Amino acid sequence: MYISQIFTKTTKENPAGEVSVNAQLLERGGFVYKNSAGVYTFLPLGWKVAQKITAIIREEMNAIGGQEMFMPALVEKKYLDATGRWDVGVGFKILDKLPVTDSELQVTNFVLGWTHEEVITEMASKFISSYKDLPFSAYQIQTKFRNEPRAKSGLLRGREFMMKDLYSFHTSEEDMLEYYGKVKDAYAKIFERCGLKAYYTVAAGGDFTAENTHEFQVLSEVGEDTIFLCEKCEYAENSEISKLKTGEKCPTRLPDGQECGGDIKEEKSIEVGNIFPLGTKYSDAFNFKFTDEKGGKHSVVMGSYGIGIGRVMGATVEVSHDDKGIIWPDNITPFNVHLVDLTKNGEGKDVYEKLIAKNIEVLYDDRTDKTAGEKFADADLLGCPVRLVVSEKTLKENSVEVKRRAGDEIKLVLIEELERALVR
RNA sequence: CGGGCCGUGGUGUAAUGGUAGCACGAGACGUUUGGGACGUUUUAGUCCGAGUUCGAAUCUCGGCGGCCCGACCA
Repeated sequence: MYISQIFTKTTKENPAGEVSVNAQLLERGGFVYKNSAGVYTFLPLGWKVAQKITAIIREEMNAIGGQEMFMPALVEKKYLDATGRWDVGVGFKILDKLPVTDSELQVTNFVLGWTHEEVITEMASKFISSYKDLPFSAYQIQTKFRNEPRAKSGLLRGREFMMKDLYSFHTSEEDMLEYYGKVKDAYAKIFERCGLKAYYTVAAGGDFTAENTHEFQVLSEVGEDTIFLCEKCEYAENSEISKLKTGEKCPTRLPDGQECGGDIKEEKSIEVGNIFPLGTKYSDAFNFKFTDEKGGKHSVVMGSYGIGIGRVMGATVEVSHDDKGIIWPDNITPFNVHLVDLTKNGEGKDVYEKLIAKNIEVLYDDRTDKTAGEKFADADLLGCPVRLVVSEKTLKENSVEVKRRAGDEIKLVLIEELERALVR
C-alpha cells in the first residue's frame, strides 16, 4: 500500500486530553478515529490490525470446533425478559413508539446487544433435543454495545466494541469443564500469537454463577483490574476475590504436591478475555433440555467465552511501544514491512513491487514532498516490525537498509537477498 | 451516577471584560530530502442557549461534549 494513498494522515501532536498511550498513538497514527467517547472508527490501518487479530481468533476457535455465525445486534425485550436481564442497565435500549394510525401506536422494545447468551440459547433450544446433538459450540465476532457510565482509556473501555463471543452446550458439567479447558488453551494460543503475555486469572463469578470464572489479564498500569500474581508459577487471582496479599508465598500445589512458595505481587492489569461456566441458568430460562440415552430429560449445561478485539489492540499498544510510537508484534502488524523511499524519483518502487510479488505486506512511503525525518518519524509511529530504506546511497550498492522497529541495528542487504533477510 | 479539570481554525495553544494571535497541518508555487527543511502565498476558529455589561472567548446560569479520579463493570 502506498502511504500517499491512505486517506488518513499522521499527526505530530497528541490529541488533547488523552492520557492513555493507546489512545494517543493509535489516533496519531491514523489507526482509529474517536467519534465519541468510547466510540471509535477503525480506519484502514487499524482495521488491518483488527483483521489480523480476528483471523487468529477464528483459526483457534475453529480448531476447537467452534462454528462461526452472526447474531443480530438488535435484541428484542422478550429475550432478556426470560432471564430478568432487561433491566440490568448495561444496554442501550431502543424504546420507540411510532404512530401508525391516529389511535394506534407501534411499540418497539429492543436493546442493542451487549451479550448474546439469551439469543443463542433460545435458538439452540429449537434445534437441539437429544444427547446426540451435544456437545456443540458456536461463536461470532460482532459489535457489542454497552452503556458504560464512563468510557475510558482509548480502546480499553468502549461503549461500542468488537467482541468474539463463544458459547458451548453440554450434557454434563464434566463435559463442559473439559471443553472449558480446551478454550483456555485456545485463548492462551491466541494471546501468545498476538504477542501478548496474558495471565490466566481466577475471578469472581459475577452475575452468572456462584462458581469462579477465569480471566486473561495483561499487566499494565492503565488496567482497571488488580491481580495478585505469583512470580514463580504465574498463578493469578483477581483482587475482587483474592485473599492473597503482596509479599505472601504462593500456596499453589504444584504437580509434585509441594507448595509453590513463589512471591506474590500485586499488579494492575487489563482483562483481554474471560471464560465463564454458565451452569444451567440460561438453558433453564428457555426450558432447554435434552433427552439422554434412557429417555431422561436434563438441562443443557453451558459455558460462554469472550475476547475483546479492541482491547487486545489497545493492550498491545500499551505494552509494546516506545517514546516514538507503536511496536507491533509480527502477527498483528498492519504491514510486515515499512519501506521508506528517500530517492527523488520514487526509485524504491522496484523494491516495493518485488516484495509484494512475494506476498510480503509492504507499506510503501512513496511521498516525495516529505523530508527524510518526517518519513522516519512516521515509520516509528506506525510501528511495522521491519523498516527498509531505499536511497540513492543504498541503490549504488544494489542494497536496501534493514532495521527492526524494536532494535537499533541497521544493516545493508543486497536487494536480491532481501526476501531471505526478511524471513526470520 | 458523585467529584475534579476542561471546551478558541483540521491539530496543539495564547489572549482574565476592550483589535481573536501564534505554531503546526492542509492547498498552491519554488527551492529542498538520512530524523518532523526553507521561502512566498492561500485557507480556517471562540461548543449551544440564555443572562450581566457600553462591550463577553473571558463573568453567571442551563444544556451538550471531552479527559481524569471514584462508584459501576454480564
